[in-house]
Amino acid sequence: MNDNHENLMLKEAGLATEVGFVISRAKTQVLKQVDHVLEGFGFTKHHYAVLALACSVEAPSQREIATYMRLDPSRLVRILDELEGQELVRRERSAHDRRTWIIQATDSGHQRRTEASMALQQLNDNLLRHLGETQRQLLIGALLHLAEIEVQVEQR
Amino acid sequence: MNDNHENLMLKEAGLATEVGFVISRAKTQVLKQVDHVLEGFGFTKHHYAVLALACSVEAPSQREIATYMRLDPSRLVRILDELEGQELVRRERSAHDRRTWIIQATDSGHQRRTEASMALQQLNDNLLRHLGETQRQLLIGALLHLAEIEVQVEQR
DNA sequence: TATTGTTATACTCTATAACTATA
DNA sequence: TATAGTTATAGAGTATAACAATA
Repeated sequence: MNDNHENLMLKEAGLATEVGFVISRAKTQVLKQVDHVLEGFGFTKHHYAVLALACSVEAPSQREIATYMRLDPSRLVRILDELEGQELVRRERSAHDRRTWIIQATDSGHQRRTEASMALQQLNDNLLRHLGETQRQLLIGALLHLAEIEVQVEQR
Repeated sequence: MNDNHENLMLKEAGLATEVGFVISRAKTQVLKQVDHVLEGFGFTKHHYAVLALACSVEAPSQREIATYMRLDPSRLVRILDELEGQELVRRERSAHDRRTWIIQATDSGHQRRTEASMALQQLNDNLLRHLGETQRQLLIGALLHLAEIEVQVEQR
């Protein structure tokens, strides 16, 4: 197929070794598949990430979710409205500060999150199927580093 | 720092091992730096990639550039107008088909591309400084695979 | 005075439709 | 009829400004 010619052009132009170009296109391709998987659950990637955070033991406020997701607080409003409309999360007034809403996943929220999470895990496995376990960890580790997310990794 | 709490939340929510989430944020952070570097040359990432393709030995048509870059042909028009305005590329009528323009980099186009390319290479080295040579190749290879760009493999 | 959540609005990026000139 | 390039426009995604309630 003609794909090969295209790829040779990208290589010849030096773009195939440029991190910015390669990570951009990889992100586009991966997100296409993520979007497709989450569509099956009536989610966008934003809905999913917000729901995942709402499922945390330490339920976050809207402000915290917006910060964690680098999302403008005003954008979060509609996302939460939609999740709340499906009764997947609840807004609950903070006991300490009556300006802030604490976002809690409902039971069905937890359930839907688990289902979506398993589907995404399957996609992950498929995307990385050509890599060994060590290589997977290296890839994720390198991406986390580029993303400036440094989590204390305790592997054993 | 509070960053640590944020990162722990992302990990706790399972997002720190989700390829889609991690690659999205990595892309955002990397592109911020790429944009900043290219700004110094009066470029956007699109200008740079188009110029790089125009520098290829086999000068591409607009249609080809649009295809290679997954860019709508209508968007390419302005990008080329701007590059041509700076006399970095020229539109030349194809000898075979008078509908198509062949995009050729000018001498100063080649020069500016080389300069920008070196600056990006430096950024690449800095971004990947914590990785050994083998690990770098694995990372780039994995990203190319996710990007569905298979260059080094010629199977038949 | 500053902050949380909200609404309305503006801006940017991208996709779509229609046009011209060639094939 | 179909295609390359162009223009104008519409849409999605995102950012900005102003507001009410609370601190």
